[in-house]
Order: sequence, then C-alpha cells, then structure tokens
Amino acid sequence: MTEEGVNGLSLAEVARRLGVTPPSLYKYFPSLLSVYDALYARAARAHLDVMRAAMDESEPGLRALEAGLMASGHWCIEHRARAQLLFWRPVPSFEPSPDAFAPSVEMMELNRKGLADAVAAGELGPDGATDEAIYLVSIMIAGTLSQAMANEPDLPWGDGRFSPLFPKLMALLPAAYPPDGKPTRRSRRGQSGG
Amino acid sequence: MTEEGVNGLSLAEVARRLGVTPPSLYKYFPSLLSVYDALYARAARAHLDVMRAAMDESEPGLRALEAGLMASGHWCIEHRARAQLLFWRPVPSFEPSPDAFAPSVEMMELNRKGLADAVAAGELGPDGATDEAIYLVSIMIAGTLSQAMANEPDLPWGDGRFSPLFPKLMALLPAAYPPDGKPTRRSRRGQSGG
DNA sequence: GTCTATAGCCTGATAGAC
DNA sequence: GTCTATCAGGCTATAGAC
Repeated sequence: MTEEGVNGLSLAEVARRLGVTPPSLYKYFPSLLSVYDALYARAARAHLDVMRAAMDESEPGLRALEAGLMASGHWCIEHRARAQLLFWRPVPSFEPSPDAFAPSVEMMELNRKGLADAVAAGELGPDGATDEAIYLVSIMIAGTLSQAMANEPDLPWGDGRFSPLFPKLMALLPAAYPPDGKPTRRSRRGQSGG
Repeated sequence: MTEEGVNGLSLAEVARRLGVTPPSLYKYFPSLLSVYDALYARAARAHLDVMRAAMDESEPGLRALEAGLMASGHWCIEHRARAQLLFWRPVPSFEPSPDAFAPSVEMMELNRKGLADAVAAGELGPDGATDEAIYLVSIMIAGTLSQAMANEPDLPWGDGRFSPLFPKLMALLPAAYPPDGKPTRRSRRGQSGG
C-alpha cells in the first residue's frame, strides 16, 4: 500500500512477499476485501491505543486533547498508508465492518471527553463541548495531516511546514469558544490586561 | 474516477464510454499517464479561474481570501475526483508536468496576495503576510475539504457538518495574527494574568 | 496447509489493414 | 482516424492433488 497506493494492494503481491502462492492466502482470508477489513481493524485499534495513552499521560482538558491529537498525527505520518485507509476513502468498494469500525467511534468519544474536560476546567466556554467544537478540532488535525501527507510525504511529524503549526491551531480554540462566554471574534482587549 | 477511485481510471473504460476501441485513444494520448496529466492541467486551470473570479468580486483582504477559498471548496466538492487528483496524491506513479502544475503555483500566489492585502488593510498584524500564515490558511481549507469529502461525500458545499465551519475558522485568523501587534492571546502574560 | 493448474476476467500498449 | 487482432502481463478466485 505504501509503494503503490492503498488501492494497489494485491493478494498476488502479498503472497509473493510472503514467499507463498496466492491460493494459500485463501486459507486465512476469504477475499481481498476481507484483508482490507483486517488491516483496517488492526490499524484503528493501534491508532486508538496510541491516542488514548497520550491523553492519559496529560492533565485532562486542552493539554490532554492536544497531546492525544499530536500522538494521532505522529502515528498517521509514521503509518501513512494505514492512516489513509482509516481516514480517507481510497478504496471505493471497501467499507469497514462494524467490528473494524468500533475503535473509530471510541476515538470520537476521546475527543468529546477532552473538550468536555476543557470546559469543566474553565479553559473553554460552554460551547466548547458541542458537536460543532468536535468537528472544528477534527478539521484542524485532518487539515494538518492531509497537507503534511500530500506535500511532505517523507518528513516525520514535527518537521516540515505543516505539522509544527498544529499547536498554533489548537491555541485558537479559546478564541473560538471564549471561557468568559463573550462572543467569538477577538473578544475585546481583555485577557492580557493584568 | 468518481466511481472507481482516481486510481481506477482505465483507457479501456474511457474508450468504452466514448464508443470507440482502446487503440483509437492512442491517436490522442501517448499513454495513460498523459491522460492523467491532461486531466490535471484542465482541472487546475478550471479551479484557478473559479477561485480568482470569486476573489475579484470581493474587496481585497480577508473578505476576498475567504470568498476565494469558499469558491475553491465549492469547486472541489462539486468535482471530487478531480480535486483529489489535484490535491492528494492518489496515483503514486503520476506526477504532473511543469505545464500542468503552473496554475497550482499561481493559486498559492492568490492566497499570498489575499493575506498581504489583509495586512495592508489592517485586518491582520504583519505576521499575517508570512509563509506560516499561508500554510495555516491552507490547513484550514484542506481540513474542511478532507473531512467533508471523507465523511459526507454526497453533500454539496455549504451543507453538512464541516463546510459551514470554514468561515468560523477564517474568523480566527485575527486572533492568530492580531492587527495591533499584540502577541497571540494567552501566549505572553499567560492565562493567570487577566 | 501448501502446492499446481486453470478459469475468467482485466489492463496498457502495438502492428497493421482499411 | 478508426478498426481487428494480438501480445504480454496483471489480477481474484476456485478445484483438487498431496
């Protein structure tokens, strides 16, 4: 998948690299799509574990949320092809089974919890715990990743022009959902007047 | 490309739908990759024209920039497969020729000009005209698009959970590059200062 | 659980008649 | 500028021997 595109996975090539013949694979997987499903399931699980571990190591709230998403970005860049399988839809005929998809649902819950904790800690206003805020955050990480993967496919997370900007984006969240409940844009001069 | 993925384009299928036989296509294109290149060139040109027209109709600065990027988003959602060909890299063996790529360079210049105008108009601080700001904006539009395309592939621009959030993201730019030159909120004196 | 053999499809590309 | 015929190869998947 890394070399030929996610779509380029073929059982024949898998067999070739395993040193077996294609029919042997059918003892383990009933079809090519079932191989994609197994890849999806394992990748989703690995990605979720990495993200949760990073969040658990930081204090709940924006710091944990950012740590989790940074770890997510790191994993995605390190496993580009699998990340594409998870988050883009490069194989139109493939849709993950409910079992394989389960970790993805759990991941959304992690984000939701991170935002809710941030609201509870007073880092964000009450709107910071809405679905809209989740979508906003998902746009930020997805944008950083897609730009990094498309334009700097060989650079690790943390290098290059895009991934270092992610913390800067996260730092804008309090401007979008101000803790004092003031309306969005560049809420008055405040904050700095100490 | 829409039906089978960008990678799924085949000369045989093109010929089939044109009502001719595959060898006939070789009178017009020397190879499959040259077909991709022609598709890329036309799409890049069409996308650039749409974006520039939208920017020309708005007053220079943040309004024009947002109008241009909104038009870009609209075009990308309306022409998903072509947008993927332009902005993701779904066909590893294909790289656009310099001629085909030229409009993409011009597009970056449009963004640069939009930000420079915004700084000149006092909408953003001087940092708003840096390369970093361009990358930040590109992350915003790329994130909105990739989330919309991956999760709501059948909804038009303006509908759904993601594309309506793009203006909200653009509205955060003045918080990232404050016009009065003040450092980004809560970056200097810290959150305890206020 | 591996293999050979094969069916039945697809592809990109070329040669050469008309 | 279209066609027929063809090459040379790819692929998924199955049947059945060992």
